[in-house]
Amino acid sequence: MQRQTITFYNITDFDVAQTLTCGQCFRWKENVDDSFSGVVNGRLYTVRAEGHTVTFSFSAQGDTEQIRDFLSHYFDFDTDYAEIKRLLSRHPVFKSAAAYAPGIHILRQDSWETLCSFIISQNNNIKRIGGIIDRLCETFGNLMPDGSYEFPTAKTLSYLTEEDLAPLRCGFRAKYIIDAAKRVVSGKVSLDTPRILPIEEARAELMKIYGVGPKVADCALLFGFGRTECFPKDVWINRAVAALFPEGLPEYALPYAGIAQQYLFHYARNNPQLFED
DNA sequence: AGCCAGGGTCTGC
DNA sequence: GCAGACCATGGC
Repeated sequence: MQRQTITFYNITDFDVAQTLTCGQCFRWKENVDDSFSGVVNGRLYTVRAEGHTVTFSFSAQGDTEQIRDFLSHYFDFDTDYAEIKRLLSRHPVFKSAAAYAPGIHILRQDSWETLCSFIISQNNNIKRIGGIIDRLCETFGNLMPDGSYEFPTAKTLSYLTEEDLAPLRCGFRAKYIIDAAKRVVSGKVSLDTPRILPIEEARAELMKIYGVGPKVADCALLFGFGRTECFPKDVWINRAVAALFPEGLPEYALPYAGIAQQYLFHYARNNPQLFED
């Protein structure tokens, strides 16, 4: 099949590898030539960056302008990360953390996929999460013309039983996935209102799901619902906050707490010796 | 080999 | 409200 490319110029404060390996997404894989390939929005894309130029390639099909808009939105190219880093850098810890991975963007991912992915993430490691999600897509997702598999819809998963999910080898999380799918399909949990509700109500909406607690809800809200004020607390972040922010986060950082959290998470996970004991 | 992983639920104080 | 057991599986 013929291939097509879309190029963005003058993209600063963005690094493909930092953005796609910082633990916020699970379907992008690094290729041998430093590019990344992943399935998003029903298409397999390959992305590579040279300097401030970012190029996407994919099988030719669909409206180019529409795809361009989607990619720009997904990678959050319109947000001024330089300004956010300047703001956060008033605190020396954020200054160091942001300098460690200055090219991280918070992806604007699909809400259902993100919710489901972070249900799978609980008490799990990033490598295995990716494997389970790959099997989930290959087993229950639609096969696209370019050979990739879409993330399965909530409707598809709502018809399944725990036994049906056995090939995923996702353990105790199977019943959580099914509960989430059923509640979303029935409308008992909305995937629209968490974008606009006051943040505590948005969390409560997602926590109606069996197996969704504060951490999974916050990750879903931050990475899948555009709520950058969320500050998901996992074991790494708890370690880092205890050591570096014993008095809590500074007030001015709160609107961008989620972005600050991503810098910190990446920093802590790659420098574990800083937080031992 | 054994501890740990981008946690949550359930039970018992 | 809070601590502790328990949950499946596999990465390292």
